[in-house]
Amino acid sequence: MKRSLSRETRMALEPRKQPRQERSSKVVDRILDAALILTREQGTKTPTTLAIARRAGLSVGSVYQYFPNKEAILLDLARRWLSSFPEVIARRIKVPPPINRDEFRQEVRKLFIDTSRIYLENATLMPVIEAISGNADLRPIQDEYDEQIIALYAAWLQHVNPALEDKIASRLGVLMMDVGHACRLVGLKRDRKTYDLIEDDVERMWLALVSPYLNLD
Amino acid sequence: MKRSLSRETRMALEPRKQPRQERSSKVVDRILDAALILTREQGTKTPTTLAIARRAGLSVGSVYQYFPNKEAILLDLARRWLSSFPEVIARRIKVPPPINRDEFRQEVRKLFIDTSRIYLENATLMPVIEAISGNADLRPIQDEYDEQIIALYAAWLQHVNPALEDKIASRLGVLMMDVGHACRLVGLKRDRKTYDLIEDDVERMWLALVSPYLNLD
DNA sequence: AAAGAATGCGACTAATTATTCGCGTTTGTC
DNA sequence: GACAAACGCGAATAATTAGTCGCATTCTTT
Repeated sequence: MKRSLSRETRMALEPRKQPRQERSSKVVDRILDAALILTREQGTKTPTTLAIARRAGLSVGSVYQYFPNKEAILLDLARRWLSSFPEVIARRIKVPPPINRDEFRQEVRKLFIDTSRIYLENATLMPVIEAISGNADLRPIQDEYDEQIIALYAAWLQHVNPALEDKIASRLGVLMMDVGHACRLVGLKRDRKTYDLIEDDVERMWLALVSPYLNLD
Repeated sequence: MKRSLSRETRMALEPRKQPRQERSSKVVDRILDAALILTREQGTKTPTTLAIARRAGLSVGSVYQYFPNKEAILLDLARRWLSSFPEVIARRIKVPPPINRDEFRQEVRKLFIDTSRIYLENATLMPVIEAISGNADLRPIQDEYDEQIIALYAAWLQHVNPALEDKIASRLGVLMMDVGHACRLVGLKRDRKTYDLIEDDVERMWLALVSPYLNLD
């Protein structure tokens, strides 16, 4: 076990090599699929390399052909999710800022709907996201993404209301992110109808959260 | 490592023996203190038995005199926290239900303040609570407590508005708990002033969440 | 079809860590 | 101060798992 080594080198999490032949890119897919299925089956616990290999019908050795370590597999699964947040929020900052209360509300609603879609589209990934949060090695990486997302939420708030202080914007940003995340995780574990009800709940809460600071009362 | 054994027997988590002599009850305290400090130092990662023993100035053997396994130590730390929630909510159900809008709001506020106090009083325990959430073995136990707390939040909602449907009450209960928890964890990691601001934020969100269902608009 | 590159394999290594057990030491009791 | 019970110790055990390496197989190219 060269555990300590990989910890020291601050983890290369990039794929180890690009697949050159067709069979091997199928192998990469099989590994990712297996990791996803196992993570979903086991709740929060991250699957072992052996379990992933067996589930994919491969040997451990093959797994390490394409991934430098176990963490890289989970991270690869999560990457699309992790990166779509910044994209979506950034897009909502590009539009011209609202000029009256009705438009304010509309902007909140749009951001709300866009972020909600990310959750719906990545519903099957949620166990992976939860597993990453619970994994001591991967947590810091997620935290970095979170920082970014918070900063973007804050930037959005200041886009909507340029007079908003940095400190307040960043506090509200954290809460928007965390409240949205917590509630939507609950929603995705229930049926679609309940998810939609919870979405309404979240929207009310978001509005209540930001209203005093965006003069929406 | 009799790991699988302890997993099979579905974990006896009770203290293994009561200290009979004075020195040993001090030892138990030292173990708990060490576990708390280490958990705080290491963020979410649960400390190893060896680390706990060393930090407490003891040998592993001594740790196992009083705790059947590692999990029991963390659970012992968290026990007061885990049990104070049900107590506090239950107490808020015992009072006569509100009869007008102003009293409704007052009741929300009281529950809000009481639950906030639990967080403030147990601020140092929060890393342990987070570690428990991230630990595959302890998570189920916390989930049981959570079920209980959700049921009590739901009961409180129906106490305040007896006409509220079970399903709605339980959905709102989950969200009250999760939103409160997520935001307060954020708050406790910041300074006291920010914590208070976040408390205001949470209160607004709680009110926005339940208002449509308690005729508070 | 032959060579060489890419891929696949899995026994093996080694790190980590939970838990036990038998023995020496301390404490309370008479 | 003698005896038993309680306590404390830590080397040893054993389970789990990440990651490696050299050999075997399959593919691509000519």
